[in-house]
Amino acid sequence: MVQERNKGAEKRERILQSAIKVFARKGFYNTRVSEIARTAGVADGTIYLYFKNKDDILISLFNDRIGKLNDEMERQLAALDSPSEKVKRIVSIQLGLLRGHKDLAEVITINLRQSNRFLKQYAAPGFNRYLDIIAAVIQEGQQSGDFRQDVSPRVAACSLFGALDGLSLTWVLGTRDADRLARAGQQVSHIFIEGLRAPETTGT
Amino acid sequence: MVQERNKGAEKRERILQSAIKVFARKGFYNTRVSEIARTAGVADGTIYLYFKNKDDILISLFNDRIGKLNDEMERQLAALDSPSEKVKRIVSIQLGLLRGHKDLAEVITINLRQSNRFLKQYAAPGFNRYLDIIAAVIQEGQQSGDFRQDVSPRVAACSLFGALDGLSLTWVLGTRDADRLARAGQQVSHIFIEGLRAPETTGT
Amino acid sequence: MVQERNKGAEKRERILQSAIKVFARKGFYNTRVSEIARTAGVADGTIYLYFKNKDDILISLFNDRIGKLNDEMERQLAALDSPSEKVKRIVSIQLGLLRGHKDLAEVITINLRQSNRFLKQYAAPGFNRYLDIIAAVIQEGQQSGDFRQDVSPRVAACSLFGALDGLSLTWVLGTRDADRLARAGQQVSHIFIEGLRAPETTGT
Amino acid sequence: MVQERNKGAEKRERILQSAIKVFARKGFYNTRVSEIARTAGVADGTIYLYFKNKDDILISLFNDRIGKLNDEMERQLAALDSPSEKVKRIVSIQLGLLRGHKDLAEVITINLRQSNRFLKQYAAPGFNRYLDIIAAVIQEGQQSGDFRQDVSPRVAACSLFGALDGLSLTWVLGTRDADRLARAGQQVSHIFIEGLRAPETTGT
DNA sequence: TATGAATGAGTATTCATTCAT
DNA sequence: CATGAATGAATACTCATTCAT
Repeated sequence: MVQERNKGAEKRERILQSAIKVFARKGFYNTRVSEIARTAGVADGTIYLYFKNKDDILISLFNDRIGKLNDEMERQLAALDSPSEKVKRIVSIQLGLLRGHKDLAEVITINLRQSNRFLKQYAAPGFNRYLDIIAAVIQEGQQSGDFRQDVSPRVAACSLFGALDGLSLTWVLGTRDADRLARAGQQVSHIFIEGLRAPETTGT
Repeated sequence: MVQERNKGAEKRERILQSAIKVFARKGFYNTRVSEIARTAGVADGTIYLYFKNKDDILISLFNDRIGKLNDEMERQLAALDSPSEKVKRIVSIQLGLLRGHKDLAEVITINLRQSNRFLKQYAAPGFNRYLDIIAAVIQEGQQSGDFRQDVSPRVAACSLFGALDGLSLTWVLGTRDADRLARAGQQVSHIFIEGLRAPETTGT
Repeated sequence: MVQERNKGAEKRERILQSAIKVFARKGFYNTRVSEIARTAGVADGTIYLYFKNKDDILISLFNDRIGKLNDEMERQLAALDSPSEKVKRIVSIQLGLLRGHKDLAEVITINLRQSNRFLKQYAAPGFNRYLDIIAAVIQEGQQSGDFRQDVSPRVAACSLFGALDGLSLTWVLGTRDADRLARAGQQVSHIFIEGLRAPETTGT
Repeated sequence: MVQERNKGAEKRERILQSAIKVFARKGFYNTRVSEIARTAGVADGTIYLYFKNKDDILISLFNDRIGKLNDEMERQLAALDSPSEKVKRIVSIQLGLLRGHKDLAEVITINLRQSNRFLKQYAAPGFNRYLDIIAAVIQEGQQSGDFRQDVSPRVAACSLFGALDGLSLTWVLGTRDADRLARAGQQVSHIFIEGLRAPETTGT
């Protein structure tokens, strides 16, 4: 029975993998459910045993993956001490998605923004947790005196996420050179760490 | 005859305005051409006297508006001297879009990313010019000694655009409080200006 | 004023000529009224000053031309004496259409058969007069003793018309070699003249 | 499984039957795909499981039926000896179509000539085989000395087909009296057999 | 669970026709 | 008479979803 459940989970996973691949290539609205099915090696109808409808595939996909990403992010950040190290790690993880999971990154960067209904209703929770994790790092840095106090952690988090997303976007549209992306990441880390650094409290 | 030409242009403009409104509300793929027509007060067929097809509406809309935005941006930046003032102005113009042209901003932030084909093939030129304008400001700052040299102007430009786009995204999804957005803008300006500032070359 | 009326008639004629050309190339249903207008060098709306609608163009065209053809046929046949000479002339006139008025012939052979409604309601009168002219020749030959009596003139007329139409069809679809068509015509004349010849009434 | 395959074929056949009926009544261009579907008792979309598009229905229909007709023709002619008997059989089979398969005959006689593109590209092969079968009979008659040699078998075939098609056309447009058609057929047979008869080689 | 044939609602686009100029 | 911009009805075809097997 465990085996059977695994079997089902494995099929669900195969469908998600195929969906990522096809969504990345064609975009959500230009993707046919039958193509996901064909790519996954299942019948059209089988999709509907695992997902409510086509929208649900995108939503499940996003929530599933962002969840794993958030978990991984928290795990890695917990192992680091300095706020600037944590910022660097955030940068490398978010940009690293593009290397290891190019299709997934493309789906998240591009396809997820189909409509704000989509974003608001379904993607918001996972996305907010992502931003919260980053904001927590900023806040921690503020409390430790590393980062200046006059910047809202949330604003900093959105900006950092956005800056990396902007880089991802131009990278996806452009050269797709991995080294170039890594260097860009270092520069962004630098901008934010310096930009957030608490002024030298001279005296006392 | 001038009047007649104006009439045609005015009708085209009305269609674009309506498209912005409806795209913003429903998203590109959930927008019916007939709804754009109804909103513009023209017949369905009339749309096709001014645009090749539905895609062409979105493309024309983006290129038309980004062109005007770029022009305005260049005009305003030319009137400023200090690089940091220019960065602040970039921030206020990009975020200002959300106030004055909420629907347009929503279309650009959300709807344009329908497929990377869309982005790559049609939106890239106008978008690149936008990034070039920002990059030029950064470079200028580097030459004047205000900004550090070890950051690629292009990377900085993408990051700044992205940071503001990230703010826009969360703002659109969230409270939509104008003051809050203005304050966030100031903080981002601060992060980037400080983050880009050339280190004090103390002494000689 | 006569000039003006001529002007109008001339424009109507130009539209008909253009219609023949475009119908022949594209077929009735694949022809756009606007293309006829463009070919004729008039505005779309002008067409409707001379014809009730698109159907009316085809109907007018057919009736106008078949009328002229019938007139010409009668004129030429009247100048001949022997029934077999007349049959030969019918053959050469009908097939001659393909040489001198290729497009017109194509429209009549192919496009006119769009629907039997078309044929029954509008084309029938002119077509029937055409068949009547041929039938009259047969009957005349029967009365003169040249042709056998046991064939209905009408049936012979339909068959002769059809035989030539069949030749036209394969010719239009095939080589389009003019000489070959002329030789074929002679053979058809022969078949019909011999096939219709009254048996030698030997003796008495 | 055989049953399942039959089921599919049976549905395809039902669609073709309905198409014949509706095409005959309304003409190809005035036929709605949805009406074919309704007549066949299937959903609109089902049509597209069996045919590429509307054109493909007409093409398939013609090729399917002309193929069967050609087969039947060859079978029956093989059982006959004398060339004139064979000519008579050709006549009765072609005209017989109008009795047994009135709608089909109407589609072939009238609707198929929508455009020469249609005819040339798709209908030509089946139509040519039909003409070849007739031409072979003529040639056989020439070799046996029954028919004169100075008529091209192909020309005779086109003419015979055309004569019968002409009869069909006027019959479809007119009285539709079956007996009258049968008598007309006998007369056409007569014309062609006599018209093709080899001259009496008197002497020796 | 899995299938895939069948469904039928849904829509971009065309084009004959009109009518204000 | 002539124009051609505007109209809006009309329709082939697609594709997410269902359900009998």
